[in-house]
Amino acid sequence: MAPLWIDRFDGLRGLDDDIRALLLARGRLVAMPKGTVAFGPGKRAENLLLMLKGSVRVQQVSDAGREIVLFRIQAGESCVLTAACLLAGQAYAAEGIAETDIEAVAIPQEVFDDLVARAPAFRNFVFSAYSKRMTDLFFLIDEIAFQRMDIRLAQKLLDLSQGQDSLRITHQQLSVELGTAREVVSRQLLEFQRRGWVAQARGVVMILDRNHLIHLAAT
Amino acid sequence: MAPLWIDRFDGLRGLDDDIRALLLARGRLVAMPKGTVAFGPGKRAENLLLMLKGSVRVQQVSDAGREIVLFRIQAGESCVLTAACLLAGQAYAAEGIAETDIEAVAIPQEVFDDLVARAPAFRNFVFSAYSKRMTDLFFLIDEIAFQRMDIRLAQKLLDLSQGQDSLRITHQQLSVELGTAREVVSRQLLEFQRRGWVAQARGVVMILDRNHLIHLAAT
DNA sequence: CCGCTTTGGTGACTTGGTCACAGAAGCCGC
DNA sequence: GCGGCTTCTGTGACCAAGTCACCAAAGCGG
Repeated sequence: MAPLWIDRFDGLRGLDDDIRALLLARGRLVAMPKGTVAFGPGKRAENLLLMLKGSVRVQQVSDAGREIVLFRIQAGESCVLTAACLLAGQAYAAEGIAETDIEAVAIPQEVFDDLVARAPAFRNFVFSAYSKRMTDLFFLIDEIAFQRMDIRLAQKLLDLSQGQDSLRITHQQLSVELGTAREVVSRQLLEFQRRGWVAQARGVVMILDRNHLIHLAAT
Repeated sequence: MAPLWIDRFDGLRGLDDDIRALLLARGRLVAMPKGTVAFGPGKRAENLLLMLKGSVRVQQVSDAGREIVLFRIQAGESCVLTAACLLAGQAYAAEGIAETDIEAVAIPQEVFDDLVARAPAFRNFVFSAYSKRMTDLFFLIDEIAFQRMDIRLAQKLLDLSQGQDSLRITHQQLSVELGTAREVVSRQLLEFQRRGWVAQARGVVMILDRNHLIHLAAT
């Protein structure tokens, strides 16, 4: 933590010195192991989280027990969702799960409030993050409502693979990513396999022909 | 406008006198006829809108030309979407259409910023509105991804009817509300009709058996 | 009244989701 | 290594929803 964590956030770099000092003084470093439920229904949040390392998967669990991934909070991003529920005192409808070991800085509610009041740059940081999440959600809604599964699966594989050729994930996990049923994922992957675009092993998908996947994803 | 418009907003009533004065002085009353596109892709927004009368339908238009209704802004609510994009300078991904003649108060960006900085109650108002929209969107995603069409249609009919027995809406418009195809709506309504729950005329759906619809919607 | 547009109805077909179940792959204790 | 678990994947049958092509009826404007 010796190198200032504040500088890892694009939106926080321009803050005045006194504001930076306040953040550094009051922000509390927290670490959680992979798999921790960082927040969720029932857990009252009292902090704004700024992610330093790792990523948190935010997903919705429906009454019927079905799940869908809404978005991820990556290092360098903030959990504005928390921020709003924090100020509004509203219950979460989604849960956040650490996908890796994570480190974050927790900003207590009163400090957050104070910063929003005093630092225009911090305000901008918060509202930008909000705006981005909103537009991401709009895009997600569009995809779920109108896009074909094969295209969405190809996109998701490319997205999750991060350029790697091999991807450790089960069909079940992919179905949660896409908000569909496991069988649907299995069938689509089998079709991709028949076409020679991917190969599979238990819990692993290997990308053999990235170009064809990209082509399908762009349809 | 003589009776103070500020008092129509739950979240604004508690403001200090100087803040109220600022809002009243700088807020500009705007009116638009039914059908106006209040905001949308390409239209740069420079105001926070506080709705006084009427309602605005916010919908997403996909590349393929398909549409889906995301939510509505009713009288007494604010368009926080605008607020964020305003501060973040991000382009809209959705458009807002006046469903009735509307009246609103437009708060210029710099006044909005100033208020967020100075008035804790205003901050709370803004973040609450944000939080509500977010959770609404989560709920919508859940519905689109996992809920059956017949149930969603029943819910939508009850929702739009506002207690009235007759509802002026076409199948096409209902399909946009639900993000599905017109044929699907037609078939479902026909089924409701066969069961004696609704009757139809061109551009009109009449609710004959509200109880059965409620029962289905609650499934 | 006539032609045009909007709205709604319909059948055939494809895609996606559900259900039930089976087989294969890893894991663990012994 | 060997049963006995659990987890993961494959599959067929079936139902729900979306797509496509087209038609018919209802309003509308002249």
